[in-house]
Amino acid sequence: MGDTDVFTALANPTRRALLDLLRDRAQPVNELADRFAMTRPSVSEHLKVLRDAGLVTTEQLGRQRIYHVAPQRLREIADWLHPYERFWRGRLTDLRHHLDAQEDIEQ
Amino acid sequence: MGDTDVFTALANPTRRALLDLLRDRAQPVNELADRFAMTRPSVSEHLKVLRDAGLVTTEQLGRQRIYHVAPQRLREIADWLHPYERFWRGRLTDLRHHLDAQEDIEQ
DNA sequence: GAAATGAGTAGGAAATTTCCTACCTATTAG
DNA sequence: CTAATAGGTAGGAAATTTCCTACTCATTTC
Repeated sequence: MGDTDVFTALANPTRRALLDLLRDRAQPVNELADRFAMTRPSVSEHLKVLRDAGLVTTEQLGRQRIYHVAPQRLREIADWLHPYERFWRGRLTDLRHHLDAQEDIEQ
Repeated sequence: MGDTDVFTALANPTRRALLDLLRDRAQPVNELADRFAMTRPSVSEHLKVLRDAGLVTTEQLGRQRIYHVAPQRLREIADWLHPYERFWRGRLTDLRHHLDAQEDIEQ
């Protein structure tokens, strides 16, 4: 119960695939479950983890429950990643950092 | 046991903290272990996971083993994250995408 | 009303993770 | 050579994850 860490939620490939599907469009559980080689209850549990991490929201529509991607919290990942960018970015990095206006003095 | 998935490696807060320490500067195991409320063998095991994920490299220096951050593979995370950026980015997004496109052309 | 559909929960087995203490090897210091 | 230091490995306990089947409840259809 309670909220799950976003990194933990993303550690599972099924959950990443669920988010990728929902990025395309909001979908009910059965439609999502059809795409995986596991039972619907198992998919349901993965969706619960995503819900607990705040990465999806639901909308009740008759007897269907439509899942929507809610990726604001993915920003936590992006923010954690940001200081590492300089390790793989090229020479346009400096301009980008000025745009972001949030990089420490380096190099 | 071969290579670990990068998302899995990052799922643990101790391992993320280890990377953050190594981002500051390369360090031997004991210096890293001193920063955590767990035994050195446990830290050693976390370092092994990071090694298996290709996120750190080691350099033998006398009886010390210096760990270096090797964050190229973090790009897998950044790449997975990229399609979600539009959900939280503002109007600078278009310029940034333009920069990315230019970068791709130059390389 | 009864049957079917959509989806969550319960309980549990198997696998994996995380941490420990104890031990081992390699290198350096005295 | 002996002792100390640096750090990995072995084995195991406890917790967590991942998947299952069986069941429940709510809504819709007939």
